[in-house]
Formats: sequence, C-alpha cells, structure tokens
Amino acid sequence: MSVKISDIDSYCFSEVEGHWQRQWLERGAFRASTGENKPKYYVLEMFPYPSGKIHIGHVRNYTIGDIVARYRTACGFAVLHPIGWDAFGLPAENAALKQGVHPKDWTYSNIETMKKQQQALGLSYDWEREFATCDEQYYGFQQKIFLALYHNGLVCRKEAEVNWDPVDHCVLANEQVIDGCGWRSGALVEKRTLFQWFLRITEFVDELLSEIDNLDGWPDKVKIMQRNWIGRSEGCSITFKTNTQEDVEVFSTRPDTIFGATFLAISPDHPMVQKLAKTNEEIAKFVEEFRKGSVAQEVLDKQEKTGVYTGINVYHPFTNRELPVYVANFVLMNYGTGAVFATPAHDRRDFEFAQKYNLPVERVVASSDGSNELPYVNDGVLVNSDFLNGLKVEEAKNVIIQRLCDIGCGKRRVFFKLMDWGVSRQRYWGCPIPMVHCVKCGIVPLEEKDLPVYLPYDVTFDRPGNPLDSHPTWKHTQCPMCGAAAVRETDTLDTFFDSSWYFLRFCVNDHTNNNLLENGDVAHWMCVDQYIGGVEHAILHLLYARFFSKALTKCGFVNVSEPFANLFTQGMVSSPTYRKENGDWLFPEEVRRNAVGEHEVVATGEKVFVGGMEKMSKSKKNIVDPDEIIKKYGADTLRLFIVSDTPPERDFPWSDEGLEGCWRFINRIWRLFVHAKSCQVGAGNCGDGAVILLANCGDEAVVQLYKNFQRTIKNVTEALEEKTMNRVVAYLRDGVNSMYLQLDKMEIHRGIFSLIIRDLIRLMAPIVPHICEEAWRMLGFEGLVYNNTWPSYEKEYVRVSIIDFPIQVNGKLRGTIDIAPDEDEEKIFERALAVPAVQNIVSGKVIKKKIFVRGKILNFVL
RNA sequence: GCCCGUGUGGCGGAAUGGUAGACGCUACAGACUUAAAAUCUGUUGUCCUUAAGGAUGUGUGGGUUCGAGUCCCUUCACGGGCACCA
Repeated sequence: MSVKISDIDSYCFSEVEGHWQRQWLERGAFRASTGENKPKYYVLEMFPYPSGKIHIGHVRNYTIGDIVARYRTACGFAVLHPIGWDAFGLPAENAALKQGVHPKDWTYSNIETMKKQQQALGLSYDWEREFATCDEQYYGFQQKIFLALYHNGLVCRKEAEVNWDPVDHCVLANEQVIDGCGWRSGALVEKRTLFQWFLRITEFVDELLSEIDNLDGWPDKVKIMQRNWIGRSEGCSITFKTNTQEDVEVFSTRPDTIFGATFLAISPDHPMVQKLAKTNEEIAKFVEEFRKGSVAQEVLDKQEKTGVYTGINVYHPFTNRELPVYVANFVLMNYGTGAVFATPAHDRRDFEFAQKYNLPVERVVASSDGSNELPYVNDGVLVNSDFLNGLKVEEAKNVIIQRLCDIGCGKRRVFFKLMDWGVSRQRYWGCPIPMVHCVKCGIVPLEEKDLPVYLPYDVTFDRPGNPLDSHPTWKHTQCPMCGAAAVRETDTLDTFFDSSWYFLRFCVNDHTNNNLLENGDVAHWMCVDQYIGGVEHAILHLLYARFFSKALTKCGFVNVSEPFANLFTQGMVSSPTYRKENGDWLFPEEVRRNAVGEHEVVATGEKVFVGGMEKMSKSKKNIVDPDEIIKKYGADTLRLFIVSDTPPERDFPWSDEGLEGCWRFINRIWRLFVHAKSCQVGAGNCGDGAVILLANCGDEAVVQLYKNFQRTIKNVTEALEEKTMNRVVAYLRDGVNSMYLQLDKMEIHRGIFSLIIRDLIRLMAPIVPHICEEAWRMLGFEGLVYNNTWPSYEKEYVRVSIIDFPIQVNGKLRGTIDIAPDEDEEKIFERALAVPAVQNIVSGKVIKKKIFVRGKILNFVL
C-alpha cells in the first residue's frame, strides 16, 4: 500500500550526504582515466587562492563546473575535473605580519579547511591530482620553465618604474597605492626605477591578437577586452629635423593632420629630455616633479596637462615652418616613440595643452556636420593641407604616409599597448627566481641540476623589506659559471606566473614525474574543454595563460596553441545591505521589521537604511557562510539554489526565501521517491519497454505524463548544453509538478512511473547528486547514478498530438483552437472562422490575406 | 571620453520573428488539522466590468513586417571594462 505523501518525514540530508561523499571517494568515482576508449573532456574551474574559507562565489563557480563535469561523464566522456590551490601571494605575508603565523603554515592550514568545505559540497574532483603552487614539486618545475624561457630569449631584464614605499622599503602594487600613499605605512609613494625580470609577451603579440578570432567558445565581451588590452594601432613614424644636431622621431595614427601641427610634445622620460635636464634647470625641475607622482592610474587621471618649452624647434617636413618642442607630462615614453606632433584642432589632449600655453590652433579637417567646434576628431575632408586638400581622412592618411616615405622621413608603423610582463616581486612568499648575480660573470642562470631553489622556512618579518634579503645565509651561493661567491636573486615571481600553466600540470597524475610536460598526458587532455571563472580574470590571467601556451610550445614543452576552447564567465553573488544612520553596516540578523513594516535595529530600534543588492563582502556585513547553509539545509539545497532562478553569467541576488524554496523542492522530490518506493516503483519494474507499457496503459493522463516527460528530458538536456542552469531547474520542477498531479496513479501504473522516475533521477543527479544517489539505491538501481548514462528521449513522443493553436486577426490574438499538428489547412480556416471572437470581427468584412504557418499561427488580415 | 552589456509583474527571471510573463519567490484562497506549522491544490501584470468579456502591457520615440520583448534607427537609465595609448 502506498504511503500518504503528507505523512513522509522530511529528508534527512546529513546522513545521506556524508555517506555518498565517502562512497564516491572509496570507489574512486572521480578519478580521471585515460585508458578507456572514450572521448576526453577537461572541465576546469579557476583554482582558488586559499584565503581561509570558501565563500559563496566559490560555491557558484564550483557548482557550475561540477554540473558540467557530471553531465559530461553521464554523456559518456572520460572527464578530467581537477582542483588545486593558487597558494603564493601577499595575503599570506600579511597574515604573518598581523598574526605572527608563518605564511607557509597559514596557507596549508587554509587549504585543509577549504578542501573539507569543497568535499562537503560533493564536488566531483579527482583529488589525486590536487596540488598547491607553493608545493616544492610545483615551483621547482616552474623554475625549470623560467630557465627554459630564459634560454629561448623570452626573459629579459630591464629597468622599470615601480611604486616604492620609502618606509616599508618595498614595492607596492598599483592597488596598494591609495591617494598616492602606501596602504600600510601611509607614506607618500615614490616612483623608482629598478632592474626587474620581464617575460617577453610582446614577442607573441601578433598571435595573441589574431588568434582571438578563433576563440569561438569565448564570450565576446572577454575577446573585446583582450583586443583592447593588446591595443594595436596603425600609423606612421615621422622624423623631424631640429635646430640642433639631433632629430626627433614621433609616432602618429593621424599623419593626415600634419599640416595642422603647431608644436611637438615629448615625454619627460625621453632620452633627449634627460640630456637637456642636465643643463636646463627648469626642465630638470619639471622632470623631477613628474617623477614624484605615483604611477598609479587614478593619480595620473586627475593630473592637469603641463609642460615646459625646451628651447628646441623642429622644421615641418612640407612647409619648413618652425614648431616649438615642449616636454609634456601627457606623453608616455613607453608607447610609440615617446614623442608626438600636436595638432590641437583635432586632438583633445593637444587642444587642452595648446589652450593652456597659448599655442596656435589650426583646423585642417572640415567637419562633416558643418559645425565649427574644436577639437574635431571625426572623419571629414582635409583643408588647408596643400596636396591633401579635398581628401577624406583615410585617403589622406595613405597619401601622406606614401609621401613621407618618398622624402625619406617617414615609415609605416604599428604599435601595441601591450607591454612586456614584469614578473619580479620584492616579496618572500613566492617562487624564487633561479638566477644568481656574480661580480665577475654578471647575471647567471642556475643549472637544472641545482633546482629547485627552495624557499627558506626560517625567515623573519620583523624588519621592513623582503625577508629573503635579510636572511643570514640563503642568498649566498656560488656562481655556476666561475664558482666564485655570488648572490641569489631575492625577488620572487609574480603569482600570475604560477597560474599561467597550472592547467597543464593537472594533466599529469604522477607528482614525481619530472618530465611532466613531455609525456603524452598533456597532449591527451589539452586543451581545456570548459574553463569557468569570474570575469575579473578576463584580461591578465587569461592573456598570460594564452601566452604561456605559446611560449612553452616554443620551448618544446608542449604543443598547445590555445589553452581554453570554451570559456564561461560567471557573475558575482550579491545580497542586500543594511546601514545605520551614521553609515555603519549591519548584519542582516541585526535588522528586523517593526509593526509598521519599517526596518529597524533589533537591539536599539534605530532606523535602518536598506541598501541595494551589493557584492558580498565582509566589510559590508552581507556575506553568507556556505558552511552554515550546508549545516542547515545540506549541500544539495545550496547547489540547487545557487544555479536556480538566475542565469549563471549574471549577478546572482541571494535571498533567504529563495533558498528556503529550494529546500522545499528537495523535500518535494524526496517525498516523491519515498512514495514511489512504497508503490514498488523502481528497478524491478523497468523491465517492459515504454512501447508495451503505453499500449497497455489505458489511462490517457498517464500516457500524456510519460510523453510530456520525454519533453522534459529534451528541454533539460538542451538547457544543460547551453549552460542555462536556471532553465534546467525550471524544467525539472515542471516535470516534478506534473508527476505530483498524477500521484494517485503511481501504484497502478508502476511500470511507466518506474521509467519516468529512473530518468528523473538521472536528470537531476548533476545538480543534486547526493539525494539522487540515495534515491537510486533506495529504488533498487544498480551501481552509482554518477556512472549511469544520460537519458535519451523518444522523438515521436516529444511531438505533441494536440496543439492549442492561436488564431489572430490583424496580428491580434482572438482565440485558440485545438488541432492535430497535421490537420488539413482548409479545415483549420473553417474552424478558426467559427471562433466567436474571430467571427465578431471578421463578419461582413473581406479577408485580404490568410497567413498560415503550420504549427505556429493563423492570421487573418482584413 | 571610448568600447561593451542590460532594461519584461511586487521580486529573480522564461519566451528558434508567431498565444508575453514558463519556473521560482512573495501574497492570497481552498483542502487536511481541535488549532497552528508542514503538506497538497488553486489564484496572483495593470485597468474597466457583477459577470461574460474587453482594453492595455516588455525603459522612450520612430521604422521594417500579416505579426516585434526579439530585427533596424533614435533617445534615456543602469551596470561593466578601458582610459593622457598619439
């Protein structure tokens, strides 16, 4: 006898989830294997920084990845789904300073905590491949990569400007400079030039740019951002003769405006200015002022344009007119040639500068809309420009460049915004750079046999600067070339270096394999079929990873041109914020609604200001702790909720009510399974095929239920392919709802219900795997649902036998009629005209046209 | 400033150019219960109407089309990225 659905106890997830998590591990369910004759599929979520605890954004990221991994497994792929830790970096050192913990201990203890949290989510990771970038194995091999890059000419050492904190004696990242001051010391940050290590990413600039076009599986948004970052611009360089010995070379993308040039502007960092500064006090002072400013962008932005006349003039190549040369703070040395010719009439910056210093403004492009406003930067026809007059901008560019080439003072040039990647960090907690400084031999790379250079554990953070520098012994070594005493490089590598190749390391299961990039595993698994992460990595990480694939291919480690075939960028998780009148943030539990429905502080009754949905952050006190949710509702509920309702690429507004709704749904399916068991629905009654069962059924509603469920399978599968998980959940709910409407028939038609429920479990398993494993076992099915196949559907059942067919008059809906899909056209017209609402409008009028689209619509045009 | 993206009920959001609002949340009602909770079943864009029914409706204004949330142009608002890049 079947049980009453309302009598079924609520789902006891705490026992079930732990049980299946252990089962998966014990059975090695998630171990990636290369042996089977299956197509491979590599799913990867961007590996986390071990900051302490998993946050809800991680949960979203991992859940999406896990659903993809489990779905692909069910579809018959051999899936690689690994996880690791991006474990070097500044926060560990900050923790050392604040709490007196060693960065290494802090990091590994965080990893332990977070790993437990991931396991509590039931994620299908192959834990045997786990590693942290601060593992000696990992960074040791990374040093080998660094040497290979060095020997292939992809590493160089140059001077570069950095933010220098004069109190802490350290280099600051741009984000650590706040209003021109160091974030920790509060000291005024200086610009300093230091010798640093660079990776020559610009070597690959053409491929990095052009191959973006091949990344069909990437969001357009990310591709556009990368293109802009690389920033290709075409133009020409022009050499101006000066009234001194030296010529000046400028770069311009608007050489067509050269007849409007009224002065030249050169960067304070330009070699010519450096020289002038030695004899000219005014220039020297200007350069010094310029140097003082931070290199942080936000400071630069607010800066007014200023400059100093150099006393030098140049000669216009065509008019021979003399133009003054200014040192100007708005000209960058690291782009183009560090000098520009200025045409104030057609460039905003030049215009601003000319206004300030009273320099002439001369129009050479007529506006296409007839306005006289300057500066005018759009297309138009050239005027006052000698042989260019009458030409459009693009034509004029070509003519002038040709002319400049002919007279020998111009060249067609292409410049990029992308610059070489500085990887030196004056920090302890990072990968040591395997180089030494020898007094005799200069800079010498270590030999492979001397690797790895271990990071010493016994360091202190009690004095400013890099602990590696102040370590008593570590940096002292011998020169690999001459054997004399030498000093190790004490800079460590940027952590973006660590994350630029970790996806290759995952391909190899053997941690002791020293040739890990040379065996067949990388070739087997690469490229990553689905990469998932936050859009905040759209530029740097993804660009560096692309560069590494190309660079390591050049070095002969791998043969991968693009690492990520498909990229998915998920949105942030946000939640409501509350503040007191004085601006202090409040935790949600500190707020309640009073009798009038207004928000107030629980303790004091103060008025509360409800903010909008904002990205979860500790400071705004609007974070949700995944642990607490799992404790209260279980991992399945959390997983379900985090992909419900909102498409994964959009920002996700957290709501406690929505979470509660998912918990109700989990119980709803649980009651369905328990009820099913009591009706003897399950493995034992799946024997007869659907065709026989349907033929003998005799209950149209049940037959329809089965057929509709075929549609559910189709919809869920299609939505999963598109990664619109919110739709997946909607279709699943819909399927469950229709089953509830036929609950009382389950016992009689247990055969048909067995087929439906079996497929329902398989459909839901990627999202809520624990409850599905439990139901799978409870209903007598063999093995793990994880290893089961993805359900297929019968195409003929998906076709609906009766359509609720819409009838329009003049494009306006006037009624519907029930028809068979292949109903005769004339008959449909007849029946459509019989619809009262249609009749009322049509009667007495002439039907000019009938638009009939089979399966879609009928429209009478009057 | 430049480049993207997004605007649909009270809310999150569905909708190959073809019945707008699937599914969920909220709210309301009915059943069950001594009662409440839970559960099950409904209703829920707005306006008019006792009702049947009608009108209206996807940020704004226009266009293409038999038919537009969807395509094109205009404009506004919000969000994101880049930003002295010559």
